[in-house]
Amino acid sequence: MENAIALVDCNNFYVSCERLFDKSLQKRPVVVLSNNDGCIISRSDEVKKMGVKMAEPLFKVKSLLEANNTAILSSNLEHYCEISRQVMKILRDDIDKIEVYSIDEAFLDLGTADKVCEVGFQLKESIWETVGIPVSVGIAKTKTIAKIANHLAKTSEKAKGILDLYDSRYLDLALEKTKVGDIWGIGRRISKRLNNFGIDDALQLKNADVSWIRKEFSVIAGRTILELRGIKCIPFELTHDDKKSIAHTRSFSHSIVNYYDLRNAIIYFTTRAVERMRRDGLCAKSITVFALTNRFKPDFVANSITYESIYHSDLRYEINGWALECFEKIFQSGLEYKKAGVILNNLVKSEKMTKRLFGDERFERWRKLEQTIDELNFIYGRDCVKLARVGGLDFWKSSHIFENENANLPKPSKLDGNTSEFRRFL
DNA sequence: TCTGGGGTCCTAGGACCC
DNA sequence: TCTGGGGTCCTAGGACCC
Repeated sequence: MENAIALVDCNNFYVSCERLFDKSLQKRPVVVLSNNDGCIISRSDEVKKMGVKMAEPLFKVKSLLEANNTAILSSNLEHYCEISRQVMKILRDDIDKIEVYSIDEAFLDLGTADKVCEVGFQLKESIWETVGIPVSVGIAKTKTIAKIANHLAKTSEKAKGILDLYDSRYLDLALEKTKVGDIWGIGRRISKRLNNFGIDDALQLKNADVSWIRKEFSVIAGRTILELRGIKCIPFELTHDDKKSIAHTRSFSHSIVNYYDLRNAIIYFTTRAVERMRRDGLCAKSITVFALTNRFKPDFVANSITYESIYHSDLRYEINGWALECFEKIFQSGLEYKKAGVILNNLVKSEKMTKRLFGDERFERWRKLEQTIDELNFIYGRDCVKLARVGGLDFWKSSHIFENENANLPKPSKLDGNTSEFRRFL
């Protein structure tokens, strides 16, 4: 007998979190906004009923929301992460095999236990009573169907938040009700093309010819068909692999035209990305830098470049140097940039690699250097020291940011020794 | 002027996810 | 006027090799 897979998914997660902090939001429609307060990324049921779509730009629906007394909130990711940890802990305490899939959902391997529905119900109750977050549970033989079950559990009145499609005679009915675009792994483009072939719902896709779909679309679409037939193709992943890339990207509230403004943005993005990379003990083999104009305008320009380094590195000054070289290559004057970013690719475990490349003695010096930078960060503040990482002391001294914003700080004579240390490494 | 065939590796870009 | 951010995986096609 096949193991049953459950998908536990928090309802309107960010909104539910906000309602935990502020009870007065319980009775009001609520939306939570994206980073720049540009888009709506979480909606309460009331807002969904108004017809407001996921990722809809706020300006398009602002008057509608206000007319309905909607609470419009900026996001607070740290809080949501904390709530998420509490939810996952409850699942972990009860279930051995759990795969945390995202901040608000987890797959559970329920084994071959009968009464899987009861298990799901208990988990739902326990999360509601302990944390105060409403969740829905979908149960099936495969992850793809569990996703569908979960979606129906959320929307159907009868289901009351739990739907078991493991061995259900309603399976095909459920599939028939599901549009291809709502299937996990079938996005907007593919679903449109499927529609052109007359395939509109999940049942039709399930009965389609696998080899034809594989050839006409992709292996992923073919895999999805098998999953819909109850054949497990997407494995259960108990542990997370190390990240393969780390990105820091932002949209600008105003267009950037000036060379130095964009350059400083790239430096900042790189610093943030490298910080996270080092925190995870990883190093990068390549770096991508991109800068985009407004993608909603017809003369949209996307400039990007990937710089393949000679060897893996987690040396900050090196990576910052590459980022700037990339920037020089893609910057085009006369363009109005609306978004830019830095992506570190091909990440591997850091220490081992560096040790191998440097040898023990050099590695030890390198480690001390990095420690010194951490100390300097502490003394002078991140935003000051990040400039030193880029081009060494010369850049720091010549930087107008340093002069303007941090002029009251003492000049770090301590760094002098370290820049020459930097040079020796080069 | 004619202009192999098969294999590997790499990368940019597409598509998808939450 | 205003349009998110951080990821993963696949694939077509170019470069290169014998």
